[in-house]
Amino acid sequence: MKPALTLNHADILPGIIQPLLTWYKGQASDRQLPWRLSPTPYHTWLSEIMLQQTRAAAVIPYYERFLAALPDIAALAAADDEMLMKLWQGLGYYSRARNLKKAAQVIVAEHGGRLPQEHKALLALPGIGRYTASAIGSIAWGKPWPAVDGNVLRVIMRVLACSEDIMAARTRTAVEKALAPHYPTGSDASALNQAFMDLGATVCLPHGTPHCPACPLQQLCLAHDNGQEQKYPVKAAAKPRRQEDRTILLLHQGSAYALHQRPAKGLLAGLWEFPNLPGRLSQQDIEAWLQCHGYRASQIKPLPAARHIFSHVEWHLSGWDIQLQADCLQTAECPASLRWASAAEISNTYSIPSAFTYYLPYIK
DNA sequence: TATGCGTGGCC
DNA sequence: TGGCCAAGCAT
Repeated sequence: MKPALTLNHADILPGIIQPLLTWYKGQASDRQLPWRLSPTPYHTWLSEIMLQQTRAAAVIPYYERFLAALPDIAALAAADDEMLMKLWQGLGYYSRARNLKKAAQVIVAEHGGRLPQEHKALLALPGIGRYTASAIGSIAWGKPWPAVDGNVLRVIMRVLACSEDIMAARTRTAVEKALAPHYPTGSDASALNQAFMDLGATVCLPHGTPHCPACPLQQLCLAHDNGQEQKYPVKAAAKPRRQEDRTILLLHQGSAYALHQRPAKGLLAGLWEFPNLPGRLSQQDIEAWLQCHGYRASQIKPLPAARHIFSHVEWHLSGWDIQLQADCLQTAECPASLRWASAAEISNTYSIPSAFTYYLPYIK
């Protein structure tokens, strides 16, 4: 195990606090974000969970719709699972939604229905890690806790011209430790954490050229001194994605289409999908599969290929539209896990992940 | 510590 | 087009 990391030039950090706060309180807080309108603990919590690895622009409509359906923690704790996943459909990282409900139940059962204000108690809730606990604490109650996310790491690594790998846990720990002694309390704690976010999102950009002339830290940024903003942050290369072929089946009798619920654990856990098989199946393969399951098709048509990229897997999709003969379902050995749904039910009730939406236009 | 876990935007 | 990236967490 490597020893704890000490950041070089950390003496620069106390000097970045005031410029950031001044910048945030000025024109910087122009960003109209709905969770900033009424930053109750619940609103802050929900927004921070949705914002994990997700851009603010993508979150906004989900946030509005979620709060309209589940306006408080009690409602969330009692939410119907199917509705919960439907509210999250398309946002990704679906365990966030499940953990949100689990945490709400703990909050109701053990904390009197209110989010706990201690860092440790927040951390104990499912889905809340160090970043999120600190973000909630600072924004909701003015706790002096640095919320170190990708934005903060990028800004700090550039200001310090530091080449440590930001994917390494000890780098984040070192940044937290270096910032914590200088953190203000009250509304400035909230403002400072959000200032880092805004600076990272609008000025100290991760790709392309950062907008250094607009940066309140330009004068004291060591990377900028050397014209080397692009060199930072240093980040370990990601592992190449696993490549998989899958064949999607639009299996239907008239307008009733087969849906299958994915396993409770793993990729897209518990969400609904069109039946699909590993590999790139030919029409002969499809016919054999149908016969094996007792289905009789009246028509089999190929559908266009598609590709879907997850963070760690890449699916190369092919598809078939399979019209079953009338009364076929009475005699077929339908897998018990299949549901038969109309286009309206598919769009209104079932949570279908984006990986399958390429084939939705072929549903009639 | 390394890996699994989504999606869409940007260059 | 392909690769990188975003307000991370759980195990």
